Amino acid sequence: MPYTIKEIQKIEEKWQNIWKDKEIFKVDEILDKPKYYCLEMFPYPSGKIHMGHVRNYTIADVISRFKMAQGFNVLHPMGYDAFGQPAENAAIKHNTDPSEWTETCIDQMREGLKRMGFSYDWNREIKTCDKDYYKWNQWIFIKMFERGLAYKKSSSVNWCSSCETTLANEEVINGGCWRCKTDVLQKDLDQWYLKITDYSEKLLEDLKMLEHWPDRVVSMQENWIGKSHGVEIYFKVKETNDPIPVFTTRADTIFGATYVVLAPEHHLVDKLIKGIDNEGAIRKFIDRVANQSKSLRMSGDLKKEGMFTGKYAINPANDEVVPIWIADYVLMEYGTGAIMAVPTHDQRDFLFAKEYDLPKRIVIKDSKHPDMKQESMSCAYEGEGVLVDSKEFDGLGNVEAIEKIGKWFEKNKKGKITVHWRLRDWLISRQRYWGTPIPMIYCDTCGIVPVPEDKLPVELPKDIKITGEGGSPLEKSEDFVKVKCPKCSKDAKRETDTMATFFDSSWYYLRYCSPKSDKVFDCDAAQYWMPVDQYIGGIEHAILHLLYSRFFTKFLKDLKLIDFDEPFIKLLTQGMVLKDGEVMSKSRGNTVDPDAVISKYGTDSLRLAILFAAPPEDQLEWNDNAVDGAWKFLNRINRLFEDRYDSDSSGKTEMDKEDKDLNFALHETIRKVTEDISNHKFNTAISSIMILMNTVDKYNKYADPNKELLDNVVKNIVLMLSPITPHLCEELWQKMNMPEETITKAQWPKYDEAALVTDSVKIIAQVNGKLRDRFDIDFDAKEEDVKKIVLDNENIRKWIEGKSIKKFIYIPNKLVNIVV
RNA sequence: GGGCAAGUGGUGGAAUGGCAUACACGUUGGACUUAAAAUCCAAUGGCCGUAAGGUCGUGUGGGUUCGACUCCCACCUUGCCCACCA
Repeated sequence: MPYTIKEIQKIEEKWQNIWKDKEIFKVDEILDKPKYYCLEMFPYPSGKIHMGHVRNYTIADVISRFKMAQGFNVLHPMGYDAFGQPAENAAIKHNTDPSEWTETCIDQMREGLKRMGFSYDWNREIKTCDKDYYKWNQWIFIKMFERGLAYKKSSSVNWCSSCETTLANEEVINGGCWRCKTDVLQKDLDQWYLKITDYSEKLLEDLKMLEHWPDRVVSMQENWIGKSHGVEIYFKVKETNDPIPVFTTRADTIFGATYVVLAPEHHLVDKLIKGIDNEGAIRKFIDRVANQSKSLRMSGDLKKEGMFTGKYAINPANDEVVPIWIADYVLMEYGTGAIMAVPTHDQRDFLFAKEYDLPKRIVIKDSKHPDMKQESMSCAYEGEGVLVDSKEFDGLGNVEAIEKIGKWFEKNKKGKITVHWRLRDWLISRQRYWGTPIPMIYCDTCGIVPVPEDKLPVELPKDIKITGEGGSPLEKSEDFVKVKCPKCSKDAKRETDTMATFFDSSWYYLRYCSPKSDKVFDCDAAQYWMPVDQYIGGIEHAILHLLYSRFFTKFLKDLKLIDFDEPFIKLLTQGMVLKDGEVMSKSRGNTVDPDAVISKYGTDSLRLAILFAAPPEDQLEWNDNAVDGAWKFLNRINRLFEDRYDSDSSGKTEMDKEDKDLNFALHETIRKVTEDISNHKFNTAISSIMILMNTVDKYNKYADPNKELLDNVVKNIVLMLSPITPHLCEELWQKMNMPEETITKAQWPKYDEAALVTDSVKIIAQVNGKLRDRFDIDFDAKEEDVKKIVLDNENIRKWIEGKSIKKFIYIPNKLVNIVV
């Protein structure tokens, strides 16, 4: 009898309770068992779980359960990235406490996760807003401070006027706030930074170790770190002798430099323009650029603007005198904030020179266009070639010249070979309430003093009304701000900024190893579980979260708390869930509520449908029909299970041809499903099981049934499906009276090599590459025997009659191809 | 502008040098039923053909190969990421 939805829901609830009561998924460090750490990116608790969570966590659950069945001691934890702005916004809107709002959301989310039947060790649940967690944020921060990796700097920061907070460079997307898309302004503030740039080289180098990461994530990180090799060349101001170092990756074009450009914010600008005729106009220009919102300044094809300073620079390569300009296309944040301009061989310089009628000089000749003239160029030539007009370097290939000229500069002390990075230090200060307080104290006598370890955590004060207006909310609590200096005991002030939440999520995977430890984490537990064997999450975290986590791991290794370099061995980035071609989101109003699907079809159907619909890395177009299909399939399994006793027991002692074929299909399926799940190809694993079931149906129709064999087939189907649809499989397993208390304790099936040995094999026959017939031949048959069979065949003769055979290709056990 | 990924039936997708469209959804027809649902059976890329069968066909154009959805070159389209990075 097919199940009703009520019965399915009862079954699902029953097994979820059994797993909980028997603590099936509770794990400890068992030294004589191989460990496996399966981790998914923990959610921000915004309320109910959505389809993206369902997909992410179902993939992780299948991997975890599969590894358990294969005999691994599997750590599979869950927690909440609970600090952050939405809680604060909700608090303002509903006039509540952010912690209350967050706890409510966490409870809702936990309930949703439990309903999915995921195999979490709930004893290890963590919330980053617990003081037992954020205490260790503060501890890590102080360790960084002690080693000079956390420092304070007054600087122009990205400021979102809508969220009233500073943003990291990484949080500025196309010049707008990553959250609300408001144009980001520049504002000067005293801010805490983490010196991630100290680890640039290691963060780049160790990417090579990450063979099991998607290529595109590795290349995104590479681009973000942005190492470029070049030469810093020391130009000088002719009038004052002030040095102007410029950075270039194209030292080969130095003899084509016809002017120098400074960023508007460059420190020399003030001195250069003081007292000159058009000083006022230049200052106006600089102000205008400074106030230009980043989104405008960065929007691609903006016309380059600049002004002449009236001063000149000396090119150290040939002592030539060139004009010094100020222009908006040179950025203070990169390189030295000054460039040498080579209009003939750099497109940006070319456009600028054209606009302001500056001179050009060709110094690289392209062999394909030997008569290239600087007067008639329509764009810069950025390709390879041979140097001309470059003194003793004439005739060199430009690639070779980059190295030789760099060395010449070093030898003559007119420059140095150097490296520049795109990666910048990480701004972590937030003028927000709902985050980890930065554990620092300002004392007029002692300066900046960290809170002593035994005084941690610095707890978030509760007496603050969050209004969302201006400045840091913590400043409003007098009890919080007023403090005695830990060194001299005089009156002092607390830091009122909180940490960016990316700090919280940069080490949570270590806390899971020993969530209740009274240290940052237990080193033995971390040593046992880490690194994470499989990490699963969205591509949107490809840069920030993963880079910061890698940075923290390297730092903690330097503290000698751990002894590995990389936290995540394998990474799977699952695709987004779409509806009608668009990403599912609340703002678009195209979400499908997992709860509604579960109420109609049950958890197992939802899990099966989402895995079968697409490979995990691909985008998934949501379709309600898919769950309907999954539901039908589960009932088909149940029917198959019940039907196997219907046939009369034949008391067979030996396997006949049909039995052997079915047995072959069974073992071939075990082989294929094991391989597919190992490679995260869940969709084809499921289709293989479907094919096996179709085979059983045919067998039941035509063959003299072998009850023992059928039992074995059904048992293995249930085992293979158990990571995917665990509830129904538990139910059937129990009905089969198997020895294990639950199917989670059963071993993953192994295929029998002997069952896969066949004496005959089907091959195809092609004539000129076109399929003409199929043959059953002996396994590993000799070429001459096959040739005879094929050439004697009527169907084949039809195609080769009267033509001469040029070639006879034979691929054993696969095909023959006759070329005529 | 740069980098990466992808493009296959009505739909989701399978095949990574060797039978294109597995598996599933949907659709159509049939069985069962008073009826419906469920279930079962059959058909399901285009064109020609009563059929057997033939022929074309994996974004476009070329190439390599006995053989190409798969490898190489060029182009088109879509998506994602980066973007005045010297």
